[in-house]
Amino acid sequence: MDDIIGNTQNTVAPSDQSKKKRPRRVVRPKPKSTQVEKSDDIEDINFTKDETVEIRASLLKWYDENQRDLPWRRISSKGEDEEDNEDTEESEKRAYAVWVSEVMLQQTRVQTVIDYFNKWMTKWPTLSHLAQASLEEVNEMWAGLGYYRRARFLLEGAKMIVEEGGGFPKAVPALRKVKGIGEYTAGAIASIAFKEVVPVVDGNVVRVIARLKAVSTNPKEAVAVKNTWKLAGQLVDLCRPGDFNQALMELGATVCTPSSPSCNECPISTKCRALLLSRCHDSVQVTDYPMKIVKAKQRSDFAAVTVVEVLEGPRMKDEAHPNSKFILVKRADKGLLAGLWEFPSVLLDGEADSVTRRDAIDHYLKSAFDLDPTKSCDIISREDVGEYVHVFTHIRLKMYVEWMVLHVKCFKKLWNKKQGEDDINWKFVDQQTLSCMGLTSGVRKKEKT
DNA sequence: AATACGGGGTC
DNA sequence: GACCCAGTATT
Repeated sequence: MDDIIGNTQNTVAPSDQSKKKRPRRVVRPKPKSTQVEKSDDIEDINFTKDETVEIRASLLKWYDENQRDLPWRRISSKGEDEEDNEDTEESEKRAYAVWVSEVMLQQTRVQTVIDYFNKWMTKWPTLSHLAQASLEEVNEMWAGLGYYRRARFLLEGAKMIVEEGGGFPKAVPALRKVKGIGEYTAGAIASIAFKEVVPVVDGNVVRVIARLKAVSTNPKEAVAVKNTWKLAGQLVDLCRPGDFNQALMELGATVCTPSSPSCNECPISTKCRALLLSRCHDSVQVTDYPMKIVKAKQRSDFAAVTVVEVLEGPRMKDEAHPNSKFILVKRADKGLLAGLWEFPSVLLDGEADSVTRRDAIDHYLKSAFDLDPTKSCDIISREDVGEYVHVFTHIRLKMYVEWMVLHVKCFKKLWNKKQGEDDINWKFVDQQTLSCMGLTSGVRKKEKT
């Protein structure tokens, strides 16, 4: 059982490439120097058996001594190495915790996830608890974490697994069937929770492997991705796949970092080709790997936002209005920030002056709330409070914010309308409630009174 | 193969 | 301000 590394490609002959049709050795951007020898056909890159053995041992040893104490690592059982006598319930609980943590960790830093994970697990300690939650609850819990689709998938997945009654999926193909579980997350759950010998490839692994092998091609390209998975599959430890995978990622997160790696602290630096090259050539740096990717420029959006503060009682002159309420509107359940609550807002065509913005807002309030701010229907005040820029991955959103204070009798019809109906996509909330909905939090900060 | 999808740390 | 993160689904 010495080498189940699963491939014999270490000795692949150069001529082997000819069987692949893909146009290859096309121009590919290289970092700076061209006189450095490169492993330039990524499909031919492999770890030798010796490298594999040493990397596994060094990395696991390093991990045993240096791993961070993270909440989802505490769930995993200690002494159940004695085979499968662990009861199903315990195993399911661990898988659930790993699942939640892995989904939260998608594109999200460990530090950010910790608090959310603890809160989540307190509220929904097991799969069946989660399966009984509502989307509304789940969204609220997720507020501020980003990529809200993840929360919805988690909920839908929990319902699905519980309904099917077959227990938690254990193998990668079964896990992949669950919405929101992709190749990475499937590998993580299978290896960490169920000890399946499968690799994982995330941003950390891409970087570590690109450096180990000094791969200078675009890591996003399909061929490169495929090869990184292959290499990760060669490395993964057969006895402790979950620990090994976490070790590789943790190395990338704490030692082999994007911009200033601590190579002197790296347990596998002697196996690192990027480091070797950087020592031989002044023109090469470890951080040249992996190749930098140019990102698409984000588009610019503009929105007019209005904070509508509603007073029930008489206005108290120059005082805070502790009993006032605010209108919140629910976004569409598809697309950006799906199903989340925000202040009434309208998308604009572009930059807009104050008049144009108010026109847009007026029109919106009229159609959505049958409220006409142009008639002086007890509007107590209305003022521009500033401009805000919120940056998403792909959008730069400029918000023009105005603040409107008006009396409840401005829209009696709405006030009297029964809340809690399903089709309702807006609500009044008080100041307290407002503090738990994240997101357009930038706007909410304005309210300091 | 490219794009949609958040938010926050870090340099 | 740019980069990038324990990615996935959709186009």
